Amino acid sequence: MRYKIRSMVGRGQVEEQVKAPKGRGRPRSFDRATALEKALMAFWEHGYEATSVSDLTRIMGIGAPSLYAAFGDKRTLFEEVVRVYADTHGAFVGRALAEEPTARAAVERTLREAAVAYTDPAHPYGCLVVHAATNCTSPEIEELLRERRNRNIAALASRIRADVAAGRLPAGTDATTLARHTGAMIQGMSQQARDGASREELEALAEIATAIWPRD
Amino acid sequence: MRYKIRSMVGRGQVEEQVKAPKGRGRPRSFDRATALEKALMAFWEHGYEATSVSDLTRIMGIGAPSLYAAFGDKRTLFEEVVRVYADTHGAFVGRALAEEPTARAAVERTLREAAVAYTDPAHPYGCLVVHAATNCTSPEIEELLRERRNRNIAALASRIRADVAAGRLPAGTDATTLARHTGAMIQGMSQQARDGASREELEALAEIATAIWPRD
DNA sequence: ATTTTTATGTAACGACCGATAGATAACTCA
DNA sequence: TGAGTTATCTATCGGTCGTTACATAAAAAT
Repeated sequence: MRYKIRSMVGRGQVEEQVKAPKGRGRPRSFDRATALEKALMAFWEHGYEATSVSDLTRIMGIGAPSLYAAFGDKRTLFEEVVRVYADTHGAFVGRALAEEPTARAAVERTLREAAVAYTDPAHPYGCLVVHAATNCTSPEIEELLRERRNRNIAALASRIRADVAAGRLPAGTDATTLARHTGAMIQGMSQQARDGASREELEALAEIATAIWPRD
Repeated sequence: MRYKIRSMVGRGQVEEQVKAPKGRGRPRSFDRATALEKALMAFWEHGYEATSVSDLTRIMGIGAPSLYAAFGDKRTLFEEVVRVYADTHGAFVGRALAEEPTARAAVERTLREAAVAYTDPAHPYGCLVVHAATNCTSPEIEELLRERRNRNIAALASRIRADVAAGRLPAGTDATTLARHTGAMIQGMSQQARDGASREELEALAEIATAIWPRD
């Protein structure tokens, strides 16, 4: 067990580095958060299995023992990467859900922002949670992201149900299907981005996708 | 270079096996088509990279030299698997496109049949072309399926454009986006199936997805 | 019956996988 | 200064990857 350093990124102010908890032995020669971000990019682009430990050590600029000391094994590193991704690059979904007044507005904004995020040339295309653990030798890793995907859809469904209960959507509205449709659109858009679709094309997709919502 | 046996399946009548071209040496001790189908299932379930050659030899019930003699290397085997898949399990898209009178009807039928096919317990869930080559070490394999996906969308787009030209769809219809939307839905449904969605859930998805088509 | 051709089984190849042992370096604390 | 602690470097571990050499087996051709 190894002490946690706050890997908070883009989460309010940066609160200028607690100078590392002044440990006792030889100080780490690399910035942990920076190395973690490099690992994130690698996993994002190539997925869990296709990113080897030697890929990681090369990209992160550290030796294998340093990686294992700082992050545990490959699987633990990946789990941390997924957590960081969800709190940063993948946070726009939860933000829309929390900030928009209606489920419909939240979904529209989510799809619109997904079109931008998934085609941003500053990082790999598409969504890490959607793509980084398909065709995996270890079922636990696959399950890790599958649960995250299904949890997102479930959260969206309950948000929609709340709107139905509040009369903001027609009484007969199928919240589950509507939520699943949004999930499918996000996954489809992510794949399209990986297959070369442009931001404009995904935005057009996002726009017509909301036509399925019940007329109010 | 190795002679081709017609691996046509479900393509009109079966025309009862040409008895194998009566080769000269020791006859093959296994049925090539059967072994190929086993390989197809394995690749379908686990993807290209996560299916090792020793997995394949075990599942196909043959030794490695037999596999290499009959199918070339792993990559060539996969390419043949993809071709067989497209002509059989994945043929329903092209069938709908060829048989239905309008693009809209073709898409509706495609999505409806995808809901059934992607959750059929007789084989792995989802679509091989969508999932079997994500997170791949070799870019060529990824490209192989990516091209197939984009080709399908392009074919659909041109079908839609034909309907627009024939006045079966409004003049301003964005055929490209409509086609891409169908592609995204198929990919999303495939992922949903892999994530545990039921046939009924995917059918509900397919039904509401067609609401985006222009009212005629 | 011998030769030729093709397939099969055994066993191994080099390359890479994830992970670690052991020696050494760089820091804090007494 | 020395003892204790932690990180890094080099080198390597056993395992698996895709692939193939080699000897043998089973058929057709001569």
